[in-house]
Amino acid sequence: MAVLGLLHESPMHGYELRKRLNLMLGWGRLLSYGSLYPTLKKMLRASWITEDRSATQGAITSRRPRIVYRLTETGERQFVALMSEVGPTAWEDGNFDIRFAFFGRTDMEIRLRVLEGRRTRLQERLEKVQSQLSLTQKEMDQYAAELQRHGVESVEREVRWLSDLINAERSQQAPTAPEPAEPSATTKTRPQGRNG
Amino acid sequence: MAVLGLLHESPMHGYELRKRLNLMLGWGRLLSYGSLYPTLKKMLRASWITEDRSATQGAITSRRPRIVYRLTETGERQFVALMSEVGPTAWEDGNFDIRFAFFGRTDMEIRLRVLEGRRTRLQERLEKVQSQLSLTQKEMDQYAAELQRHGVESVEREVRWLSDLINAERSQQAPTAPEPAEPSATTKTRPQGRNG
DNA sequence: GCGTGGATATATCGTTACGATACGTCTGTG
DNA sequence: CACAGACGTATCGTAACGATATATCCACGC
Repeated sequence: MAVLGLLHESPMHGYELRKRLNLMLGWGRLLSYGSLYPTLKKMLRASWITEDRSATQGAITSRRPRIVYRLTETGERQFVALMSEVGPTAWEDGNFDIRFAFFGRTDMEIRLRVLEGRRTRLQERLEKVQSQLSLTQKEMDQYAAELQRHGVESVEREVRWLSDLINAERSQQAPTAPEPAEPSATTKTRPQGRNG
Repeated sequence: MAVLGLLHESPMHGYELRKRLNLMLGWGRLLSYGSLYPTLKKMLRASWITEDRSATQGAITSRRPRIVYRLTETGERQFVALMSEVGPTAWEDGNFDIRFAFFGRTDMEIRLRVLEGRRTRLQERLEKVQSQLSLTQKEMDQYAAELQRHGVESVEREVRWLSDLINAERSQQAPTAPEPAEPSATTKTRPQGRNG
């Protein structure tokens, strides 16, 4: 999905795919060559993308050979299909981030459902841990307990973040009018995009 | 290391090892059987642990067969050696948590070095991203940018957490005054280990 | 005395994905 | 011109995951 999403923006070669991905998700998960190239091969075989070895985009300079990958129509349909899936695959730990990064190409209805699914998932986890917490803390030493506490706090913060995002989406949903040119929309609650 | 650490507390069978580990680290990383049992086999071969199939600890009741794993002296030495290692293996993403959870069995000097190493690691990452941030945010859409922002915020929070812990360790180490160690030096610094 | 469901418990299998690295090219710097 | 370091494609060995097979124990209602 990550590869499809990036190629959906524009054609690109492998090395750049990796760079873009790694600064997109940055901390923690990173896409290694050991998964990138096999993935590209699979997608080629499935005709979701095409290879382009000429790269004559610029003009001259006999640039060193690089393979530019481009999304086919099949691939584009795949991407759209993947992005409209709601379900565990959308909000599990390893998937949510990349899904969120491409929210710009999804309907708001889908966005809301994914955000809420993710939030519910985290809340379930919180409940589960907090029910065990009283039992376990007695036989845990100080450091293990502190690790627990910090973990819970992080997840709680994550839940609040999701709630803010959900509210922002909802308040956007209500006014279904084309945006007037007036600057009266000062305190609008859009997802604090750095409206650059 | 996680397995050694738990068996260091008390002998245990596989299923319980897994349970303990998963509520210790809980969110995110969890130990699957597919890595637990091969690991136990490897440790058996290396004589770090022994199998005990009788489990006659209680008394009667012909409990169903369960294999209790017990640390050997070799294994204990291994654990101590692992815990006194400082270096990237101690503060990388996947290792730090488990390392921290067993801080109770480590010298404060080691603890401080691991905490500081971890903090430095995160700060490096922050700098790297923030240097790219001005460049990248212009061509990122709103959601990708928000993901970045949230990521940075989380790491900053993590750094503050580490700093607090470091200060706590330091204030334990140096009571600001060169107070003569008049009372018995026994049973001090340990932060109230389990069961005290 | 029987069946059902769920927790306990050990173990393996197929696949994915990672980390390291090989191999080559281009670009800037002293 | 030499050299270091970024760029770029690609594979290999292995660690770890998720799913599942197998089996026992126990509480429950009936």
